[in-house]
Amino acid sequence: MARPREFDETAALQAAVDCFWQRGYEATSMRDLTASMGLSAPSVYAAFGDKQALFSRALERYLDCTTRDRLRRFEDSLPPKEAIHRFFAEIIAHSVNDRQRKGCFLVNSALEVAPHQSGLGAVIAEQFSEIEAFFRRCILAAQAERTAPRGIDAADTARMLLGILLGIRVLARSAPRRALLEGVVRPALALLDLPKRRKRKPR
Amino acid sequence: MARPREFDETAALQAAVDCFWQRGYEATSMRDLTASMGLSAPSVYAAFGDKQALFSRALERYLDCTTRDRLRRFEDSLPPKEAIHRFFAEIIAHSVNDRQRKGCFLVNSALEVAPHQSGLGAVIAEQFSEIEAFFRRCILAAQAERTAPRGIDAADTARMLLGILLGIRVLARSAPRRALLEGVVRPALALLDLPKRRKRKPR
DNA sequence: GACATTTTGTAACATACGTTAAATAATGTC
DNA sequence: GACATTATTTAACGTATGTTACAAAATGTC
Repeated sequence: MARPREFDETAALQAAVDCFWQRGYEATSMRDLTASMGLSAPSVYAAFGDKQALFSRALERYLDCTTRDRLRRFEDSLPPKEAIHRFFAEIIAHSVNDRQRKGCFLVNSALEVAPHQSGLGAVIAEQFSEIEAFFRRCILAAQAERTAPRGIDAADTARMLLGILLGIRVLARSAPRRALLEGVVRPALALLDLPKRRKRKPR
Repeated sequence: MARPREFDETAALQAAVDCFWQRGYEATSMRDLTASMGLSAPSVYAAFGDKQALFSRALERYLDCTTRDRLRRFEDSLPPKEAIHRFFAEIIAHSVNDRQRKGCFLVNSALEVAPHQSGLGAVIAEQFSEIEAFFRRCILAAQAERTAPRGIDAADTARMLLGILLGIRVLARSAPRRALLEGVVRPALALLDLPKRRKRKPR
């Protein structure tokens, strides 16, 4: 037939993910990319298309391997309320240990790319919806099993948790201090605690 | 003495703010800037220094005229709890009416620039602290005048509001829907409401 | 082993980038 | 009005950008 590929497409794409993740779309040059991917420019263009298409593939891969994977991991194997707690604990741990301050590729892209390329904007908005839905399902499940109060609105509380998640990601890129990030989360998660049993007041 | 400036430095700087605000640092070229400022390149370099210095001046101006001005406006003339409510109402109104989706220049810069230029990173982190302090002062004042419950931790709640603010700014750049943004805020602001008077249960 | 087909390597394309050299023009002071 | 000083204008600097033409190399089929 024809000459076969000599490189691993997945590994090359992952190298592109790391480039775009760290520096963003504009600040990453095709030469940065080809060097990190270990490929020549024509190979990259043949396999992935132009820079925008490569970015699109890179973001899609990130979402699958990192964002969606995280949602699956927690939702599948943990009680719903603990899933939320551990989710934020993992985000904070990553943020504090993120030596190069890459932050979250999704959030970075939401600010840099979403407003200027509508196709990617839709992908990003959809991913936010998926995270919101994850929170909502967890809250509803926790309410059903009586580990979260039934008095809170699951839809709005899920939206609030999404907002807090994104806020943490922003803060972490300029002030990644654990005390701050945990402070942000604490009052929000406290909303999911059952109200204290009212003590009978002795008189 | 010497030949005087022919242009208005403030107006030129404001034009630079608009450029950087809309497109970010990397995607804005010196030619974009000189064209929008109505100046030749040497005039810009003589008045503001190189691109990084100009960006720095632009961000500083934005913080003074927009961010800090907003904090002052609300804190000086409103009861503390209402200041917080109106603050978020204004952010949401701006986000929903932001046709070109410029978002918040501060937040945009926190993601694009803060991790790669430590000087600006410090400026940005400091501005976040000022916002956090604004929320904290409002909460403490509201608690003192009994319009907010004393049971909540002012420091952490202020951090949470900061996180939510930044989250809204991220969401607004890819999914600026009013229902979503208001949903994010509602449970957080509900934390500041006084607990309902417990009705005596008739039996 | 020649053929068709695809990948690879080298080199280059035109353009855009951030920045500055040099000459000209405009001011206040003497 | 000459002088020193600063602003403006024009043009260019060298380099980096995203992308592609072209030839050489590697495969399965006949």
